[in-house]
Amino acid sequence: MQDKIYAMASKSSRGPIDLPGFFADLVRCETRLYNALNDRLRERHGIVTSQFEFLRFLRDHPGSRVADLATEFAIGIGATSKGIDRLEKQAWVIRRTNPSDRRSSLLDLTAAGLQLVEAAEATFTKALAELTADVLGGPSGPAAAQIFSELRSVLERDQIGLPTG
Amino acid sequence: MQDKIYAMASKSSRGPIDLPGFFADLVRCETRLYNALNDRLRERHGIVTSQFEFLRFLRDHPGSRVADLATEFAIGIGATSKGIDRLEKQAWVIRRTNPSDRRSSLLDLTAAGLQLVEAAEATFTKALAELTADVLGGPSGPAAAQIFSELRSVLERDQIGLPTG
DNA sequence: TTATCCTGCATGCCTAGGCATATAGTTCCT
DNA sequence: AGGAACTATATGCCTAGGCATGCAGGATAA
Repeated sequence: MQDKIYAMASKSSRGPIDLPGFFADLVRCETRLYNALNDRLRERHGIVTSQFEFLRFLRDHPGSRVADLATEFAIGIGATSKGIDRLEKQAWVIRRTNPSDRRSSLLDLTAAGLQLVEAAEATFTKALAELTADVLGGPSGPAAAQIFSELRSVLERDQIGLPTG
Repeated sequence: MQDKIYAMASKSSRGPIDLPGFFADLVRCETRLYNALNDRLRERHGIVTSQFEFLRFLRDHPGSRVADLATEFAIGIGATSKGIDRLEKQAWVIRRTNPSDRRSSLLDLTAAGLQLVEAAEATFTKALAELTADVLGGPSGPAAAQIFSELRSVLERDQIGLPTG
């Protein structure tokens, strides 16, 4: 690239935020962090970030259904079902028939899945700290964290951005 | 979902940030916003957000090469080439042979492409404001914007999270 | 009960991106 | 000049997710 373009975005302005610029920065950060975390998790544990997130969710919410995961991650039911297929094929997750509604299954980690997620979490947390701590550990970090927590709550409350399937 | 899980993430704590929790909030917000923006742009202009971002980049950086786009968006060269193929097929973008290096092309918007991106930008900006202004327009908004601008600069400087291809 | 409607999810088809490779064009050395 | 080494990107194959559909199971009402 001949000339960097983030100079404009990093101007410190008063007045209302440049929302499109903020969103662009956000998406670029998310993409790059996700890619970098993928690399580390893949080389050390043979999984990618999305799989880590599934496993972590199931550790923290045992007995969830496919639809619960789909809502949490704002992806389609079909995609979620296929994602669970892949984890089940590796024997990290088991589907057990929901006794109170036999259309659905209750999902749980296996012992191997639990062990994996614990190991992967250490890698994940360490990598994330290395990648972001310098900036996010600064004085404005908590404010940013608070904002995204709130925004997430609002988006979930209003069911914004859920796919069809 | 039986019980919401973001209660934990929205605790206001002192001390260092819960980075994994922050990252999770970030990714959820990004996913949902991206999905919601996709919906609006698709129904009104027949494009999705990634295409809007390509077009906007080309408007703001005429004569870019494929590799420039790939770096900007932290995606692979191949994917970028295919993305440009699709925009070119719609006659929104033209490749003209780079006179100083005939391996590459210089990319530009057509008149139709320019018209499209201007219209789509209005939709995009309006939708983004509707979706986020309540939260991001608050007092902590500028701090958050500043943090992501800085984080982006650092990630780009260190070339974090670029795909292989 | 039983016919009808509703739900949860598994599956098929389609598209987009990652990675590997192929190829044309460029640079460097001699 | 001639060839080795490098570079930009187009292309093929593979995987993951979106959307539509199918079907088993559950809820509802007569």
